[in-house]
Parts: sequence; structure tokens; C-alpha cells
Amino acid sequence: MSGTGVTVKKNVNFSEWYVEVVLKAELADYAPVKGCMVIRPDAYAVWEKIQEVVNQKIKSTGHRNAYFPMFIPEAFLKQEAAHFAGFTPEVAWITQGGDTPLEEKLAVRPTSETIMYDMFSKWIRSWRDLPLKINQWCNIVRWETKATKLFLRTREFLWQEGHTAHATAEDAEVEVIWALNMYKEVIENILAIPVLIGTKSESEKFAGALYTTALESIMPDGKALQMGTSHNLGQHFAKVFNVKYIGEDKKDHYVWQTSWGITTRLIGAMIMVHGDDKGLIMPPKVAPIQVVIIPIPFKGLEAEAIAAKTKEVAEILRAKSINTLLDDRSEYTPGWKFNQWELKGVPIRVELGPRDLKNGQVVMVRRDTGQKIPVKEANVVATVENLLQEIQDTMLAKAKALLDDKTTLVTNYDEFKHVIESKGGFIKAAWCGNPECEARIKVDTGATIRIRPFEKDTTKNICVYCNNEAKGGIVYFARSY
RNA sequence: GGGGCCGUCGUCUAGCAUGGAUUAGGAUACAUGCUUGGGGUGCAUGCGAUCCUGGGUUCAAAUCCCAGCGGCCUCACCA
Repeated sequence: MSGTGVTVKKNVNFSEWYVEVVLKAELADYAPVKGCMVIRPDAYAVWEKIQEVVNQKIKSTGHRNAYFPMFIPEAFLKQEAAHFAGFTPEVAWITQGGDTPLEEKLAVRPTSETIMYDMFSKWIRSWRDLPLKINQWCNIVRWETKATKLFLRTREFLWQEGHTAHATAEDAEVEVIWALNMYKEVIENILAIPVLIGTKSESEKFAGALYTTALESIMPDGKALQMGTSHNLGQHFAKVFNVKYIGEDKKDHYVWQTSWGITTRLIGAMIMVHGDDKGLIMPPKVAPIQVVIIPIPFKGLEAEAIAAKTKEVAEILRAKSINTLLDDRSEYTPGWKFNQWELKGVPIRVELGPRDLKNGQVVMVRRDTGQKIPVKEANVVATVENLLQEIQDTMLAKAKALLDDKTTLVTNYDEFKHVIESKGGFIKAAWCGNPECEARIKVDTGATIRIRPFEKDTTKNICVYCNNEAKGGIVYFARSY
């Protein structure tokens, strides 16, 4: 790594490119604690935007934010056997407070099901208390042993976890799908990343869930990234935490529960999917700076006129709630600033120099395409508004093309192995439903079933591995992060 | 947890093979001044290094050996 710009090409060395973009665009930095990162303001602003949009969606549907302790008694985690088995390898434990060893060690939450549902059992009495729909924004600790990857794998990360309790299985099911679709909309519309949705296989489902639904995207290196999950917990947790209500029928019933979450990993996906050799490209809807104005000054009278005009343009845009930065730093040349803001991924650059002043115009440059567009002064606001939307749309379309390009239908195992080795990506293949075939494929190729689509596609119905009948039809395999 | 690579001013690096004179050199960044300004301006001056840490070998260690820490790549596990 050298200089201030990105020195590695995205398609030459993808993982190095990723590290450079994250560090040089000042999105994150390595913390002095192993496996931990600092989320810097530009990336945190993206997270805040995600929070804003998700909060709007969950609050308008009756969910409420709350906060639960980050310390979870060991006994709680142990209550649901599968849940405990799933998480215990990566739980951080607190065994001492001050100088005193704890009588019962405390887990630093790897997820909050247990501590939340213990409280739910206290709060839920009758069918009138249902549904209970709680959400929490918090940090999570999972004690990874190795391989820190900024935003994608760190010991501590930020997320949102929704937890709901319902009177009926049907209501829970509706909630699971609601959350899944809510995520799909946020990720596609705001982050401009297309996703596949479906259910996880048994081996990939959340520890303690009845079933897990998930959103998966493909990264430019051909590896899949899980973008979010929504679990139907059935009554497993209700039974061990005794979450019961008295129904209209005057009888006791266990509640039906769901949990769902997205994490700061989404920011990593945004960087990987959209960035290019110059650095980051921010989708306009999450960009902390949507427009940067760069004056092209010259000595003499024009310098003042240009300064005044750029200020005027900045104010006009800000009045329309467009996040605008006027970069009038005198210590840097325009060319330097161009590179700097391209590295940071600002969607639109507005240049204003003597020529423009004379012509009553500005020059707009799209970050995603590099296209330069002269715009008459009177049309600046309308053009920026249109361009922001157009850039957002173009980015989604480009990411969609990536997804299509990285999705391959195969009919036999040789083809499967060939595709995994050559181009990677999602492999659509029929699967018989036997976990053994799934496990063998994983051992052979490293690929796992990422998604079983909701809409059954049975145009291929012979299992790609064992050649038996594949009633479930086609599923999506991939190597993943 | 396994395998591979790496660690020198804020950053990127030279030096390391074959231990000693380079005062640990350069570039960049940073500070000041002038200059310049439509794609990382140019000049000058200045500031800046426990050579990752701890042991060991040696008359002598940035350099050789061991251990640890941290990062990257990769496998396993996970969001």
C-alpha cells in the first residue's frame, strides 16, 4: 500500500483492494484490540441511514425499540440445547468482576434471544398482550479466533435484532416473511444491492430455530454474502423460557416467536459490490455527502466571483436537503480534490470555473460512470435530483447484472465443480434434500446451500450429487464469506 | 484451530541474503512561506523511527535464532 489512492485493481487482487478502500476512504480502521475495528464517521453515517430507514419501517408496523443487558447468565444460554451448542464456541465469558470471581459466569451477548425471552415470560400474560414486537439496536460479540475482515468478520459488530411473540403459528410466519421482505426492500432500494431470498437448509439454519429465511447477495469475487436473516423460532424458546399466555379460550398456550437481524456487514457488501479502481462508490441514498462542489479558481477578479457562485450553488442544494459539501480548501488543487472525493465515493461532483462562470453553467460529473455533464445554472437543482436517482438506479442495475452474470444453472456434478472453480458465484442445481449430499458437496467444493427459493423450480429434478429424485427442485449453492 | 506470507518515521518503503560506517536512506504525508490551480502543481525550509515485543547467539543485531503479539491470504466455523 502506498500513496493516498487505491493502488490495487479490484479485479486483480480483490481482497487487498477491499482493505485499501476501507482504510483509505476512511471507513474503518483496525483497533488496538485483536479482531476489533473502529467504524469511522463516513461508514457510521451509512449505518445511521440504515437505522433511520429500518426504524421507520419497523415503527410504522408496531414494533418498538428497547434495550436489554449485554450480559447473559450462563444458565440462560444453556436452556435451549441447540442454541447453546450453536453459539458456545464463540461466546466471550466474563468470569470476574473487579477482584472477585463471579459465582455464575456471564456471556457477553452473542445474540439476545435468551435474555429477552426470559423477560417476555414475565410481560406476557394474556392474548391481549400479543403480539409483542420488540427491536434492539446494539453491539454483539462473537469471539472469532482468526481472520479479521473489516465489516465482514470482527469480534464485535453492530446489528439490529427484532424479536416478536405471537398467538398463532400463522402470525409468526407472517412476521418472518414481513421482516425478510422489509430487509429486501431496504437492501435493494437503499444500498442498491439485489438479493436472493429463501430458506436455509437444516445445517445452515439458526441454532434453535424451526426454520431460517435469509437474504443472500453475490460479491464480485464470486463469493456469497448473507445480508440478513429472519427466523421462525416456533415454540422452542417459549417452552424453555416458559413464555405463555392465556387465550380467549381461557387455556394456557405457548407463544410463537420470531427473530430477525441485519448487521454492519451490509456496509462491507456495499463497498465490495459498488466500488471500483478509484475507490468507493456510495449509493446516493446512503451517501453522507451526495454532492461535492469544487471551485476551479484563478488569480484575479474571477476567483472571488467563483467563490461566491459556488457558495450560492451549495446553499441552493442544501435548501433542498441535498447533502452538499463545498470543498473550498485552498491548499489543494482541483485535480487533487477530484481524486480525493472519488476515493470517498461521493455520487456527484460539481465543478465551477471561469469557463462555467462565463457560460452561466456548472459541470457535473457522475461518480459511477465518470460522465461529465454541463448544466445551466437554472437547472442545477433539478439535474442533481434526477442524477441522484439515476445513479441509484444505475448502481442497482449494474449490481443486478453482476448477480445474473454470477449465477449459473448446472445439471451435473462435473459442471458444478467446474463452475465453482472457474467463476464461482451462485450455482443453481437440483438437490434431493438429503443433508449427506449437501455435506459431501461442501467437503468437495467448499460450496454450501445458500438459499432454497420460496418458488419451487422443478425444471431440474435430479439431485446434482446423487442423481436421485429432487422433489425440492433447484437450490442456490455458493462459497460464502 | 490448521497451513502460507508479513511487521523499519503518520503512510509506503530501501537496508536484512553475506551481522560492523547511512548519523537507519528515500518517497509521501504533516507544518511554514512563496508558487500553482479544468485530473493527485512546483520550490525551499522544518518536524518526524522504542527498526512490533521479549528473550537468546555475538566483541557487535534492524540484520541470525526462539517465543509472543498483530496484520494479510487460505481451510474449518460464523453475521
